[in-house]
Amino acid sequence: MMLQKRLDYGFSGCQVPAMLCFPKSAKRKRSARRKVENKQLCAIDLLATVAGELLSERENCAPSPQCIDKTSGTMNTSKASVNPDHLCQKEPLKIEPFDQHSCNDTVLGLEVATKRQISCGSTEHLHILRPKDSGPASLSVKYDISDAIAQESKTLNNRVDISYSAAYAVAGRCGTERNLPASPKVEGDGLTGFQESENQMPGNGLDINAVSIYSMEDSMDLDTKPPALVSSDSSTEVPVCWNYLPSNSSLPKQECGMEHVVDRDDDDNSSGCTHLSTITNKACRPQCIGNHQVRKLSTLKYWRQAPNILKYSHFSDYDTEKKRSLHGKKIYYTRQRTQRSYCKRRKLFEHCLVSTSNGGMYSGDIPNLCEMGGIGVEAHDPCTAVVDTNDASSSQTEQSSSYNSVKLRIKSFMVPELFIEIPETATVGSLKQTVMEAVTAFLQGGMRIGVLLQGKKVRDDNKTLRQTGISCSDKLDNLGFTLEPGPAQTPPPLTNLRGPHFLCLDDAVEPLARIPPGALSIEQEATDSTPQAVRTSSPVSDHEPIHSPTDASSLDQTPADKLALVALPPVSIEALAVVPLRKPRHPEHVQRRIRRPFSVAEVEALVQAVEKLGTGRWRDVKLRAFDSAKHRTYVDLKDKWKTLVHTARISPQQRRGEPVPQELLDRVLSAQAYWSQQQAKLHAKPPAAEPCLLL
DNA sequence: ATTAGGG
DNA sequence: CCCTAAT
Repeated sequence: MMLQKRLDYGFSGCQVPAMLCFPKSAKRKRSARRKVENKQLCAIDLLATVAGELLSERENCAPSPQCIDKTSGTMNTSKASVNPDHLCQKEPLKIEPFDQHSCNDTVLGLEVATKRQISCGSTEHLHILRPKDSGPASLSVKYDISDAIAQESKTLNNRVDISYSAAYAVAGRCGTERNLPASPKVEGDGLTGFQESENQMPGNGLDINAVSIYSMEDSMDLDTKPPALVSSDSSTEVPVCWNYLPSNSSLPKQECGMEHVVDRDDDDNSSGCTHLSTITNKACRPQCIGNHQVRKLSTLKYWRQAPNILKYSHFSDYDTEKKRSLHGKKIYYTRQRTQRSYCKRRKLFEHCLVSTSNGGMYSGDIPNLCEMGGIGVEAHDPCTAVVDTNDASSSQTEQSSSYNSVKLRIKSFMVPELFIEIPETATVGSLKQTVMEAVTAFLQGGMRIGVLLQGKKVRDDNKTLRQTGISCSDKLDNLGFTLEPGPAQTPPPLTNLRGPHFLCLDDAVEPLARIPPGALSIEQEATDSTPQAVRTSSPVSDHEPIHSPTDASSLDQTPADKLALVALPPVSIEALAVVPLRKPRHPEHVQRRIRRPFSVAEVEALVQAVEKLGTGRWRDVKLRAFDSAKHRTYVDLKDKWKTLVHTARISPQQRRGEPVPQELLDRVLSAQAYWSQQQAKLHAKPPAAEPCLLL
């Protein structure tokens, strides 16, 4: 009666286009910036263009391909000079815009880190660090990206098609695309990130392109150490600062728009701005973004992304801002966590330092990223693959005397199936919002990547590509990548792959992905390995996303979350470091569970069970009514009952959240009274047969 | 592992 | 929801 008729939408997997990120330069390192500027421009322009395009397609944001560096006030000129056509895929954006914070580049001293976000769905930010002189990006870039992805990936239950767009795209633009040498990283531990996943989901479904969803998991893992770059060369130790920290105060106000890529150093609140679209400080802020979720996400992201900041005093402001932005009702997922974690994080951030080995410097320029809209994975004949001679870290080279590069192009990631329940009367906008929330929640726990070879999941992370067969061009055609929610676990440290130069941060594993509150539920495709992923019709059934078992079990492994920072020898041109931006987590500080408000249906089930069983048998209540809802513990039920009783006793005006039908509240009071009385009786007398209320 | 309560 | 204490 009180339940509205709902529509269930299920879409399995979303195609997520790769997104580009704008480079952002550090304010404090102007000189450094200058050095890289030239190179950056190219990339930036391209990126800006792309981004602008993507943005332009988004409903609420007027894209402006430029960002301004607030801090420095300098502009990275990025007039969108690049032809958008080169972008990989401009697919219609069907869902929400990605958050502006997504793209940032940081230039530190000599090092520039270019962050590139790979598709929204992935939620991951990858940092690509290149030696300043490395020249045009090349295959190595791609390789690094893939590598990074692989590293981070665990088992994905869903298939993801990945295309490395950004880097690639830029390269193409620059005309260097094909010329770049590939870095040799193929053998040995080199590719560790592959895991098999058994089933894949069909890729059909809703296309959520360019949705930017970030895992909220929290960036909060404060515990974890911030990512650090280490370079072999001790000569230079540079603290890494990601400029994301938003601080309001210092940000200049700019107009949205239009002209530059933002480079703010410390302050950007938003980030880097990112979204081309907007951009004033204000613009960058959450307000600009249409939905709460997005805002929230963005905020979180910042935190996450701004792992290492040494001298930023903006925290307080930022924090405030963050809270403000998160204040909305709908932002329940992480708010608490965020607030709570704040201090810890801050600490962590402060500690992060990056040292470059070799004293190398990395320029953040993204020299040549060019991505064409290739579809799927592009396989290249190994024989023709370029072996990067430059790159070489001797060790790597030695190990695999003959490395053949594997070129991969990931067009998009397939995200897991989502199930959404929404009233028929809901608006399209709310549907979008719901999807956004679902995706957000879905990603909250982090993302992992799975590799599919000819439809089969490649589980052994330790196998080399060669061993796996991925190096074979014919097989590459059938190579796919999947994204799956859940703690990103990292396979063996990248260190092995990259050699000494490569460092991984030690992060704790992220908590499992949680499901969004409300009626929203996300499920991954069930696989044999993931039995949990079963959908139930019961209101209380657990729609929680399932984590791939494999991953979950291997917590001890290096979490994918760990940020892998790679310091490349300045000299090694090809080496690119791809660093997924994730916040590290410490095991001890466990992420707070996502808030998942009880739906009316759940309340109904709870009330019914309590009426029958009483108020002191929460375990039984759980078993009886919420057995399939794994995310509802008996403690949760007990707590919910407590709140229901409270809710029933207060005036309707004081109630918050989804209104609970009065009828149910009346039953709550009735049952509460009844069982309280029974309990009193029991205390007075020896236990007798248990009475049952109503029934 | 549960239950009860405070936070 | 979390955390604790007491079972």
